[in-house]
Amino acid sequence: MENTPAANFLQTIVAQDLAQGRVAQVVTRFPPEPNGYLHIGHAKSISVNFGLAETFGGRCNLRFDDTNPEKESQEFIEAIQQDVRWLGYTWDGEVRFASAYFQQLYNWAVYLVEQGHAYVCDLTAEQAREYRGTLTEPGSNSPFRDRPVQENLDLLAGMKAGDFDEGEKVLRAKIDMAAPNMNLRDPILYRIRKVSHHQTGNDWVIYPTYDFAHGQEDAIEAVTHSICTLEFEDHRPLYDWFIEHLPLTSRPHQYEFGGLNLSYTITSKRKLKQLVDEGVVSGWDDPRMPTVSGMRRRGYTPAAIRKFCDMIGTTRGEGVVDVAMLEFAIREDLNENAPRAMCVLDPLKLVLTDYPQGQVEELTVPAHPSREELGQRIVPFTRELYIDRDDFREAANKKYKRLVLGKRVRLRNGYVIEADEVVKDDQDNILAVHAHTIPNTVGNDPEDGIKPKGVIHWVSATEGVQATVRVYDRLFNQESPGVGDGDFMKQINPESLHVVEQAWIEPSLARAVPEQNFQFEREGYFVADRYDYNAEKPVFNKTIGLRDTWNN
RNA sequence: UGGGGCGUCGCCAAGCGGCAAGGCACUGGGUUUUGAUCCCAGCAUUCGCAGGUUCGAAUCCUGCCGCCCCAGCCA
Repeated sequence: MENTPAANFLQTIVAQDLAQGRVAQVVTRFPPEPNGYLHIGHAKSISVNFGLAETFGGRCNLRFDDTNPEKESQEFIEAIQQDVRWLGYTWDGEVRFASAYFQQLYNWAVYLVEQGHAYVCDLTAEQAREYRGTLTEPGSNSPFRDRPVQENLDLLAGMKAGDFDEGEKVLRAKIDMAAPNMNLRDPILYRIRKVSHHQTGNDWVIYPTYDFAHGQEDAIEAVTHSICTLEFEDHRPLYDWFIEHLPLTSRPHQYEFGGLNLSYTITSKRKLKQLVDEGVVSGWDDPRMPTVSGMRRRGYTPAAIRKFCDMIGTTRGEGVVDVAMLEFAIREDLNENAPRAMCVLDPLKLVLTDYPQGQVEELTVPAHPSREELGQRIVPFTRELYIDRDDFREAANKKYKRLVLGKRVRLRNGYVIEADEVVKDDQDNILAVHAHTIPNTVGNDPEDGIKPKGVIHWVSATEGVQATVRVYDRLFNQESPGVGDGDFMKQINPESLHVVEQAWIEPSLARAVPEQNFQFEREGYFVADRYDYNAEKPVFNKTIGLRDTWNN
């Protein structure tokens, strides 16, 4: 398919601004708050912001919007940077911090007070809520609204100096308590928080709110297009209000797009944090998490994630994207690029009674069925093998294309064999299958013209290596976890992780590198675990199964 | 019942007055030493609904209906 996707609405805006000379170069920014790990929804935002800069030859900053020290930490700052880099993006210059602008922001607050546009308010949080009115009723003015400028200046200085307790006073903009847009009802600019900040230590006891900080941060960095999600749309008039009332030299504009919702997935930092805190998953980078680091560990590739973001488009709609699209994106990438190998997850012993004991035939097989340049690998073939329990039946109908007693099957890249007898214990459990090879069938069809109906994968029981394979499934059973009736914590899929300790892998897989992706033929895509894999104890994570159109 | 948004195939999404792109999913068929990949074909006489304007409307107008966001000293 010729990929010339139509321009999305943001690209249209930027192209126009550039064409009309409104801006000389597009400058965007990705502004996470360091209070959690990045998830797939952030990946879309990253793709939108960095992508816009990339497309139009501009720049994109990485800026930590760290105005609320209580929830933030250095750990998140580091993880976020690593994730952005891993996704393949390079931010312009150094990492930025909102906290680096605290003094400037404070100076602007003083300016607003001097201009009569802001005042110190003594209302408690509860009182402020009452004065704010409701969605349908206007609010009423705070009794402190008309304090003289000098008094406000003194009080603000006192707030900064630590003269007051948390919650005792706030600085508010003087706008309009009757505004239909709640954000304009004298919004809070500064609140007192006597906690140390991960970047500024104990320099400050007052911290600016998002509304008072974000637009000005953009202006300081000369951001031209400040892109955020739909829920901030109501904040735009306030964003503009600050920019118009402050002595700024740069004029950023805010644009909103619909954030990503994914079926069977949670994209809420708060809820993801709960999964981590309550031990439902092993951490933010658990392979079942929709975090960037979780997907990385699961075996997703940056290319697949970026492709996915391109596929879903950027609009002002807020729908739910089918997780099948994400799965398509990773399968597409891995099908093209992952080397093939064989791994038996549920071993059943297969003895080739006509094959010499102790003989090892080193089969040279391609690493990829259609990409010769990916090279070859050696797979040892021996008398005793393992095949998957699911690939053998004593009897079956013609739809079953695997090994059946008295019938033939092709051992992938090896011989065609014919099953002769089944060995059982006294409980009727199948212990092993005895079979014999059809001569001269490596690379050839049987000379008698009787072709096998199917192909199954296998690993030498004597030359193969044992491995641990972690088989993952979706974390939630509900298509929209937590909506409607549901508590998302009660919709967790109990089968989301199945650890296979006794899998058998072909020897070449014991020489993999952490984070190397493979297709285990007929099973799916797997990755050598980023942390736990080593040659002595190989550990693989299942990324995603092969597409399976065989319903039975 | 205040304000701000959004409604095109099961999902995502083009389209912006000239007669419904594309992708995912799904369904047939072909190739195949992965029931994978690949290939080919099918899949909205209709654009939330109802009126109106026009030779002509998903696109313009009017009125309804539905869904989402906002009453944190979170972002």
